[in-house]
Amino acid sequence: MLEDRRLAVLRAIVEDYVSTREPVGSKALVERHSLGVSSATVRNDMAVLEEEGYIAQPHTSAGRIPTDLGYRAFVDRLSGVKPLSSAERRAISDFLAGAVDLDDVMSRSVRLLAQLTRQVALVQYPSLVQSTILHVELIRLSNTRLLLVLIADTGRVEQRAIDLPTSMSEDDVALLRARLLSTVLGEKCSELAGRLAPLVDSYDAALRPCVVTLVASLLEATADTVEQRVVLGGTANLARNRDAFAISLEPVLEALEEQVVLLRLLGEVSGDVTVRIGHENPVEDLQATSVIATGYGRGDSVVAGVGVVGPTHMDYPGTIASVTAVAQYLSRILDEH
Amino acid sequence: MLEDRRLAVLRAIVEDYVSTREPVGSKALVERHSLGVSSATVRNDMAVLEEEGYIAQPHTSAGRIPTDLGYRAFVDRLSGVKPLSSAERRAISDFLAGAVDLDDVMSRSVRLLAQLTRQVALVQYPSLVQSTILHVELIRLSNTRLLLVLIADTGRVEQRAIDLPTSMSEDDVALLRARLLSTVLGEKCSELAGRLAPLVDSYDAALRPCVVTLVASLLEATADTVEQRVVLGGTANLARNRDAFAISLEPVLEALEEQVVLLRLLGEVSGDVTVRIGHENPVEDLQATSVIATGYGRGDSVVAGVGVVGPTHMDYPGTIASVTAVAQYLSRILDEH
DNA sequence: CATTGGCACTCGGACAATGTGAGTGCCAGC
DNA sequence: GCTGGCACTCACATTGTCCGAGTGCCAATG
Repeated sequence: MLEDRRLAVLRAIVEDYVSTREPVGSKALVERHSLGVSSATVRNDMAVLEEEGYIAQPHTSAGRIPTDLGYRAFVDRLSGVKPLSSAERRAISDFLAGAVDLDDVMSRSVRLLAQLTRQVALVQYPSLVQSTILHVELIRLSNTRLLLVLIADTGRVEQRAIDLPTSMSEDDVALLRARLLSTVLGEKCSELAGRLAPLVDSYDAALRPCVVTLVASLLEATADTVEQRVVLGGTANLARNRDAFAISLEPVLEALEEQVVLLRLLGEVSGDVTVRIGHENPVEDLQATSVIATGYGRGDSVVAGVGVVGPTHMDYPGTIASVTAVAQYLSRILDEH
Repeated sequence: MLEDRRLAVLRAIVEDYVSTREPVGSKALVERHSLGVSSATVRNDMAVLEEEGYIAQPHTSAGRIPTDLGYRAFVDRLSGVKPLSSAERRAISDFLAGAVDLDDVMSRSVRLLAQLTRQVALVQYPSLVQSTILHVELIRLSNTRLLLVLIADTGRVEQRAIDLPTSMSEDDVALLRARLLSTVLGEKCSELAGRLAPLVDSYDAALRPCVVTLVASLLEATADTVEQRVVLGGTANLARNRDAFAISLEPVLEALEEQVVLLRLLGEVSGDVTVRIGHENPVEDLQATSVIATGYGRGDSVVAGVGVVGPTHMDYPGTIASVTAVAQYLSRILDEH
């Protein structure tokens, strides 16, 4: 009971602070929320909450603001998920339906999510490792140069130019192409290494170096350290909240330009929504931000992540709802594929 | 002679202001540059320069800062191009040489240019319209669904999923693929419309709707309004100069997220370097910035643009040198292709 | 006649002093 | 355990003062 009220106070503080971005005091709190107790009581509760580390004062004689721990409690125990309006759902659906190819889907998603949440949005391309191969094309650019094009069932298309150690004739290439196709078609990318070994072995000394080079390139293109791509959008939204990143948003922008960092943020997504608040964040330069991420995919398997990065004082219920919704629609699009 | 000295004063003002970012006064000027005259004389010159609109005072009793017109005069008449150090040239060459495909070249270039200039860098993908077709692939995803993949000699690969009006058999697709290939191989993308018309006509009523759909999709993919892509990097560099965009860099970031805007910035590049200073800029939200752009391509034809966006008080000679150098190396890479 | 030193003047910004008020902690009474 | 009351604290806004960098103008100079 008493515990309940204290949590209600915490919730009120978080909500007020998120909407006003100013430290909230006991008096303002009882005015804006019908807590049914006086400001003095709230003050006592606040003292306890501060003791327990959920809230803090920027300085004496100021109101309280939630700590990372406070937001964590809010997210875990106090907030529901704010459902999207049907107009919003409609907008998402319409907007994504107009995409002409995977690149388009990705860039539309990221813009959409940035706009919905008014934050920085991240969308990861479907992982190749999780995909199966729909087609492989080998194009002869010159005697000693091939272009390898790889098409996955998720819509991803990868390309690599390959410099051959010895020259290959049109016929050599055509044959290799056919054999390659029959070997890898419909295979999971993660299985490729095993599948391709016999192919290499079946070649005699003359062409073998070429085949080795080709296979190496193919494996490299599907290696999971290389093939991951994340697109990002809505960085302008960082600037709007610039007071939030009081000192500078430069390190934040800098961090967000690193693919490696983005991958870490989306790296461990699952079907559920992951919320990382402030210092919970693995990336040092982003410890003043919160990251909300989830996975999407066809059926049950998660093939990539999607999420947003924003100030810790964000609208968690709303943002979680938007991220979830976009992930859902992305999954649907992949399924229809 | 007298005119000469006045220009020397202007140059000194620009250089000092660019390096210190503080209004520069007559006294500081004679101290830091050996102009051979007293501060009083410089003051007189400054009064004239202000009269003519090259410099301005933020407020009375402050030093002078260059106006857009002042920078313009500086760029046109006063500054040489600062040659890159050989270490820098080496770095560019090495860095770009490591790229494995076109996407990689683009993203490396943009990072490189951002780092060299410490500003926001833009690199445009080689225009399809200017390219010739190296290969076309048609992949049957289902009875009524094809994947079209287009490979250009510049290394660009475009893809489109196509929903057919009626179903097509494996054989139909194989035949169409072969005919399509022989029709468009080695053609300029700009010539496609004319080339494809007879192909459509040669089909009878049964498959014609499918072919029409396919051709429409192909033409749409190569239409110059759609196919243009610009990648951007180094936005963190904006934040470092944040005082420059005194009010807010939000509109700037927002503008830079629009592909349309980026295309306008790089739209009219030629072999020469284009410098747009402040209000000379066509994009309203970028009128506090300067844009330096140039083109790159294979041989003489310019196939795309590359450039940077930064505060008006940038190091013009150095930036121009970097942009030029990166464009040169990009051209070289395309040529080697 | 361009250049110069001198001088009065302006005004932004830094600094100190002051007042205000939101917010707190604590306590005695219900 | 809640409440009203009260003394206390401190960030912040306001005001006033001062300083100096920088200016424009002018009379003197070679």
